Amino acid sequence: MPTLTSLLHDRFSAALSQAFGEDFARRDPVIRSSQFADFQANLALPLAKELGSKPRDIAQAIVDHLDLADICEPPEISGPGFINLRFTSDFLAAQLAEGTAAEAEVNEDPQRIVIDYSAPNVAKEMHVGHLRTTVVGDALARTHEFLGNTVVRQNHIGDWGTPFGMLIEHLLDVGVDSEAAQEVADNPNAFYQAARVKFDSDEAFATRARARVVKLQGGDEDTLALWNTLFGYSRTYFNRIYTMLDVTLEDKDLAGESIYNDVLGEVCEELEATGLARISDGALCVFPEGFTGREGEPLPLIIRKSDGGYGYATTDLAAIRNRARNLQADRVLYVVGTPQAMHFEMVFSVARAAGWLPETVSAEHVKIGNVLGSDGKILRTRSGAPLRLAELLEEAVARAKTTLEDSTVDFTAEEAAEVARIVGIGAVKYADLSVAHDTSYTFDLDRMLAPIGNTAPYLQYAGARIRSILRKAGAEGVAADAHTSADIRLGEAAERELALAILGFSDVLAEVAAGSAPHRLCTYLFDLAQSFTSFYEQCPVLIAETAELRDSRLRLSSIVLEVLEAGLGVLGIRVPERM
RNA sequence: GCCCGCGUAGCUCAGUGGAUAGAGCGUCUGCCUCCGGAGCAGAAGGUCGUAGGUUCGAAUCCUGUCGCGGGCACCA
Repeated sequence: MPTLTSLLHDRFSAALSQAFGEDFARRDPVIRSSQFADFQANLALPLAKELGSKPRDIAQAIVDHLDLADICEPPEISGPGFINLRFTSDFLAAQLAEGTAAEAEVNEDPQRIVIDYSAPNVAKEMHVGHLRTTVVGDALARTHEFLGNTVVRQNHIGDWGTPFGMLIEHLLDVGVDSEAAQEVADNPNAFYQAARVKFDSDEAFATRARARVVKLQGGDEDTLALWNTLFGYSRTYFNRIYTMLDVTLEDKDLAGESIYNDVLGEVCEELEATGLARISDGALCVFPEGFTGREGEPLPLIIRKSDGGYGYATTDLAAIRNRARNLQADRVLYVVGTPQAMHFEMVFSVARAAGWLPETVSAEHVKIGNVLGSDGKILRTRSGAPLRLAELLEEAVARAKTTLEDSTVDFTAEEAAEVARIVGIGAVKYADLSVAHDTSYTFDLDRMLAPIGNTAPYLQYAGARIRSILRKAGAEGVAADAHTSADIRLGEAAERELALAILGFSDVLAEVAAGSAPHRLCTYLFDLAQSFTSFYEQCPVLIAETAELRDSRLRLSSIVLEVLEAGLGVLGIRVPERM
């Protein structure tokens, strides 16, 4: 179904062209929801200067040409020239009756969206730093798919480079099939730390490790086999975390640094051939315009180190080239930490200069802010180590289980465990998603799991409660779903508010996709849930005065449930049957 | 030193150049013979860091300044 704002835009375009001529038809009027009306259009003031007449006269001229009688009450002009719009209840009811409130608008121009997110390192622990990129990236992927775009997930894992010399040598030392090695699939920290300690303290080991890197990059078969062993263990580990997190990443999405190994030389040659790259202090560098370093000197993007090795800049250039050229991206989203902002600006700039990133393809850094502890510093354990993600998730589920003990529902042990998982994980994900992705936020399990406030449990509870009502209706033999033929009546203010909230869904989804801003969807869903509980408080459903009213309200309730589930689903959060 | 970001209610955070800056938590006041009170209705709480500027209009744009965070050549 068309979004409410796109509907209004069309009507305004027509009115503008009638009132002021064709040139004004494509003016993008600012139309937004407002405390003074359902929607408010503000175009009289911006046009006043251009047309040389008074804002209120312009507003009046627009209103005179507006054809909204079928959907709105007569528009009112207020303030310096705002046009206030209020939909008729009949229109809102008719829109709801279409039964497509929880669906996206038909996508006439689907795009290919490449999303780079999660990116953990092989043989290394995933910590809270990986949480937000994984959760936000996954929400964006689901959102775009929901909207009918094609999504290509790219898990740019750290599976190549200098650490692998040390890791492979350590693997040989402990034994390929040893318990210590297999621990990489479960709790990789110990393995990585042990390798690190040896590398830092044992000169002979360090020498072996460096030699091993050369072998790896040279494609030595035995070395590749060992590398593959580590990779396999890690894949098991990643998948365990992804399953626990209920994230859509699969093996086919793995596109680590290693896959670009073969083309790194070519990338450098091409940049050198086009004159973009030159040798500086022994390293092959590109100096994109507008970047300066400590002393004001041009800042390089080093694409080949003075020792002949390649760094992550080269890999990222190879990746962006691949994403535009082979993956056919219209948009590439890099869901990566804020500290890398300059790096990506440089990579994008070089890729454009090299012609690898056409003007028609956008590359966007979806900056992910830090997760902070209650002390305002980056979240760490008491001993100062980064917090293990697995541990944190287990803790969230355990606490969710405790809060579920207050539930009025009699769960079996099995149900309780399942619901605790849905609620605990949902709470953590929602907390990550509900603040703007580029600001840092304070991690607080108690707040995330609170049954009140803008939290997953509050929304899940609202959903579970609607299900309970619908179950009860079903038990009484009353048809109760979003697609019954029951007339929708919006007589009460709370019903009208709820209808309006429901119909805002597709507008919000478009905003989320355009601005890579899942937190807007969170705000929306919270608002929807509040509108529902308010409605529920004021409007008896099952015990409504008449059967017609009951059926209308049941249908309204089930539409809310559909939207709630669709919205939370797009965020990667499930609604339990009961809680 | 230079560059980027941030500074909004006691706390955590929204806020797309537009009217009287909004939520949630916490605090306070009401509401349980009523479909799930894990709720609802309401109140108090703000010189939007600060000083200027642009604009009919600024939390939003520009400049200075203070504070915090991040980045700045072979780690990723």
